[in-house]
Amino acid sequence: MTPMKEDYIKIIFELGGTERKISNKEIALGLDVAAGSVTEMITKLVEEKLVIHEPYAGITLTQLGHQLAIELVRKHRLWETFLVDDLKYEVADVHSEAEVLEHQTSDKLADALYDFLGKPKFCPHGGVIPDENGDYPESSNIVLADIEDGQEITITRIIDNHDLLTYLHNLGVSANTKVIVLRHEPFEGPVIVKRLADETEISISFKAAHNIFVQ
Amino acid sequence: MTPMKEDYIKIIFELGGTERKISNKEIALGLDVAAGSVTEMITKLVEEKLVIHEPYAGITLTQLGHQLAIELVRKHRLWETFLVDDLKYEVADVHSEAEVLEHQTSDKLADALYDFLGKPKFCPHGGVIPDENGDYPESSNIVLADIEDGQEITITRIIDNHDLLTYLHNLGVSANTKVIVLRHEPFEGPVIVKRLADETEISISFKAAHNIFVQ
DNA sequence: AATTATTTTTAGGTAGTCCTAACTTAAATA
DNA sequence: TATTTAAGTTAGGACTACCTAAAAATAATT
Ligand SMILES: [Mn+2]
Ligand SMILES: [Mn+2]
Ligand SMILES: [Mn+2]
Ligand SMILES: [Mn+2]
Repeated sequence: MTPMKEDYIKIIFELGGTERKISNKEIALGLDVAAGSVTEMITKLVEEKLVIHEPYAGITLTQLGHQLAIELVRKHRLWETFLVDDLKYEVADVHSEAEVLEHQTSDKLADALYDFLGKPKFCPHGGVIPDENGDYPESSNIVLADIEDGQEITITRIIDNHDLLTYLHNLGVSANTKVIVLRHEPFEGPVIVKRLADETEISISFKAAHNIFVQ
Repeated sequence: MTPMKEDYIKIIFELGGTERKISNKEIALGLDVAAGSVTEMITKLVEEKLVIHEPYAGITLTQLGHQLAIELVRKHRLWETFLVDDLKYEVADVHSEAEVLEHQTSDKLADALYDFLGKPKFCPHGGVIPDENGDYPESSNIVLADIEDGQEITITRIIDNHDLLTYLHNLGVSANTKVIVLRHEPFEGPVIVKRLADETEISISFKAAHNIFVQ
């Protein structure tokens, strides 16, 4: 196993590769590599029984691949939690550090971190952290953009992207923020919400509202 | 820069490559690679102005190489400190984790760790941790084996080797332990010391006594 | 249905790090 | 000094993960 192979497995998982076929192109875009490189790597991952590949149709994770992905996501999110909770990082800055540390994290180290952090359930942007056994509850995949006007909801998770997190940080929006959806402006305009804590109205771009998960 | 290049620089430093010429063989033994691989890598490090190589004579670090080595040692020892102080690792078990984490540690992360740990001066086996500027005090290089009988000394540092640290842990000897040297047995026999804390006599092998630094 | 566009695969190369085996240089011994 | 042994370098090759460009397959459009 190598860091790059692990990142391939992880992105297939994050793109939904346990339930649907992921295309070569999605992986190439996600990892910023050439399509030919994806085909080549997928061939190796097939040999290692981590993915199933139907040529020209798509790629899915095997049980083994799924398990590996869960372990990686766990390590990634444990590091993010440590960086924010203990090292005073900004939420927007932790992803890139975690992206490399995750590959150098033994199971023993992950478990020790998990205990040290107090067995956290969520990473700083709301992602679920699997437990020692890789078990994790399903998290909401309802997106802010799809909530009807007037509904009161809690933001549970934000897609882990630096620019997005910085944008939302500046708006004062993060995981656990409670808001009422006031209206959706037309032509892919922003979603206007009111933060319950201080009654402030906030305008969240159409694109951002598709990357914010709510309950 | 790659992890392997960094490990080459680090071992040259640890072997004393700022003051004397290090041989190809020492590096090959230290990193467990073939002599030919060392020559090849050294050629690249010369191009990058990290080392100076006199063919058949030896290898030394440049100023730049020295600086890089210090940064690596600092990151390595900060991780070791974190693992022991916060994650409850055994001293003997931290080296291998630190050996890989050090290469994935940004300067920002190192500084954040340093602050979190309370600006520690020593790693768990007594190595000096350079500060934010790479400054560090000279540490003793007097070895237990060379202390005369009757002298009272403090163990300051132990060479970072798993087997050695385990051996000494079982004997109840670690950095900061104070002892009186009682005698040196002949024919490369053990050094017999008395631990001041509990008046226990301890027999430390000839080889181990050459890997324990004292003040 | 034919054409065009997109996606995927295949083929051929590069760069980094390692290896073994052969050769060269230096050091030790006789 | 001659010979042997040890250490270091060079040569040739393997393996991984990437690339670009060409070819093949599939999907979309006219
Ligand atoms: Mn992340
Ligand atoms: Mn990663
Ligand atoms: Mn160490
Ligand atoms: Mn290392």
